[in-house]
Amino acid sequence: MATLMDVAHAAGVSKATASRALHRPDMVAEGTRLRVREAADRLGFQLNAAARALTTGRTGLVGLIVPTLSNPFFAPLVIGAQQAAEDTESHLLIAVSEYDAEREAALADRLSEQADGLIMVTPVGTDAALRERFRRQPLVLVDRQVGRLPAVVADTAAGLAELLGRLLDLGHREIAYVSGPAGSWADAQRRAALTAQASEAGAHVHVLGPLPPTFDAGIEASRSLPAAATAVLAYNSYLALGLLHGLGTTGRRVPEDISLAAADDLSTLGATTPPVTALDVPLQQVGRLAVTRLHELLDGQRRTVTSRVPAAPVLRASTAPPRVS
Amino acid sequence: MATLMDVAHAAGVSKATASRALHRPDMVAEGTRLRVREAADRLGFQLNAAARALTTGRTGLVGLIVPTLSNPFFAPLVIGAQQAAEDTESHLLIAVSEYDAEREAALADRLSEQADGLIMVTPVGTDAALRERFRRQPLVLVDRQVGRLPAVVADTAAGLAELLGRLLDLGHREIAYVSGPAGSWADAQRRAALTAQASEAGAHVHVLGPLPPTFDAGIEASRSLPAAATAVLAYNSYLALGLLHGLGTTGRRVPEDISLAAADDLSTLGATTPPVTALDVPLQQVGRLAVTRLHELLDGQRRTVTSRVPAAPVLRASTAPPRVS
DNA sequence: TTGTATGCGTTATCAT
DNA sequence: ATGATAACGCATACAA
Repeated sequence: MATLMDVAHAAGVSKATASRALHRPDMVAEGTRLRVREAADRLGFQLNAAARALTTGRTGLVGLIVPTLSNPFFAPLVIGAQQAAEDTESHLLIAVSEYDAEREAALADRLSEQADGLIMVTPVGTDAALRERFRRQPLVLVDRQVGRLPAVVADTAAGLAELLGRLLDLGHREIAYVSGPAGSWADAQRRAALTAQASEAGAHVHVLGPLPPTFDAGIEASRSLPAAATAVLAYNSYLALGLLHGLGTTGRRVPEDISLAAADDLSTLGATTPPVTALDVPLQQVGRLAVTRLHELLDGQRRTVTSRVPAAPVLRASTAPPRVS
Repeated sequence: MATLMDVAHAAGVSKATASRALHRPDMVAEGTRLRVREAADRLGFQLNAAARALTTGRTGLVGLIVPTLSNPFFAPLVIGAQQAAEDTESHLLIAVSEYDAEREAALADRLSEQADGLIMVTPVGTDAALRERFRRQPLVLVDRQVGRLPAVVADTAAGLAELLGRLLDLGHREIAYVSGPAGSWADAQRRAALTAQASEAGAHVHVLGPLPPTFDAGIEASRSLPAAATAVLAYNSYLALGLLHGLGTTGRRVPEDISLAAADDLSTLGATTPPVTALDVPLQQVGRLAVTRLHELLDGQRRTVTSRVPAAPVLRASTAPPRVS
């Protein structure tokens, strides 16, 4: 592989000039810039990332830790992060924690050796550990808020509140919320938002769970819904699909007998019978923003704020006025 | 951050000895090894990856390019690759090509600057381009064979043939195959394997498509199945789910009126009504193997062979003998 | 505008 | 078994 030295030689300039011609175009005469560029192209020159990293102290690598990839929910997050990384000439170093706090910590330790900073979507695990980690390295949290640590969160709580509002408008007063994994930060936010708003409106939210966010758990949940409930909100699409399935097998029709909605929107929700009302969570934007925030952090712009990205309800056929009984 | 020099100083030895104490335990006296280790721990020393890469010529990074993450099908691949990477002290640099050959090439170029080698799962794109890339950098292909390039493939063609065998045993003679994306290497393999085996058994395979591997396309396909077909095989789970749905709405019962099976096995296939017979593709193992192969390549062990991982049918309630009419 | 020289943190070579 | 020292390839402070 050709080195900068080779390029400099071929162009008849010094290493320093060659380096500047490539990275500081305005610090060099137009003519030499062209000659260097030409030589670089001709030799197929590629900058040695390691050497560059050694001098600049930047690797150009962004560490991203997600709990799972088995849930397509996270795909847009990765896509968005990748887009932002491309825009900033950096790359994504990905690791999957499998919802295991210990494993997550180990991965974070290992990634941080190579990456300039970390983006973690870590629904479980303690606040203290994250605080401690932030002390040691640039860190942006996703879908979780810990004190004033930099974070990007999709505001599903607010979105879900809006969704609840629609249900209240339709006339529902007894609503079940099938909650997600134990200890989930996002889930706690949603429960709080829902119960607060319901009591304000003279309605009541029955909380089921915590439950694993799976299809099977949804089926189970469909059997233990409070009899009074005329609508049910699910923590995620899998639970919603399970609920839909479970309700179907026990002869309860959606939405005639009971309305159904989910707090995230996997594409399959639009293709079921009936299509399921859901919350559109702009995770791609969240991913982009997280990378942007991280770079701000690295550049010393101390924007340790939480960015909120709004989530909006997508109304489909699974929600309707309650049965008048 | 403490450097190796600091550690050496603290332990009262030279840089060289400190380095050896950490990486070549057998080249150093037991006593000094302990002192160095202790000093390193005390100072919270972390090896600078860039400096190490600069001298060794190895970054310890493995580039992985996948077509999408929206299909959970690929999740186990990433998990497996990550496991193997952990075992070899390396990391995963991931990029998503979105099934776009041009984008894929650009990503590969960018990743290759930082990674020691690439693992590409690239169902589309030309053989020539891959050959050319392999000339320039260590490369392992996944689920695709190009000449003698190193590759790891899940043998879905053979698995599907086995599945077809079961259907033939059940008495089916007219079988529809709903094929996947145009230009897919794996799909071509499967069509060939199916038609060959069918004609040998005096049966007939009707090929539909190519189709995008989506739920919606599956619904569409359910409307254009040949009337004679008593069983249908789908390129993937999404098509199968769409078919199941589409058949249901048009009043055809599975498996009484028609049998259904898929050539991959997303977990939801086990939870539908009826559960759908499918091919279990051990993608996690494929991921592990791909990383292993890449490391062999990097270590100069020229094992440019194709590794095949068998895929086995999982029989569920969606397949049954054909209706006697 | 351009060149010279130094340092980044590590591994490897060659002595001792 | 250990130490001195030379690379590795690049960016940058300083000189010219």
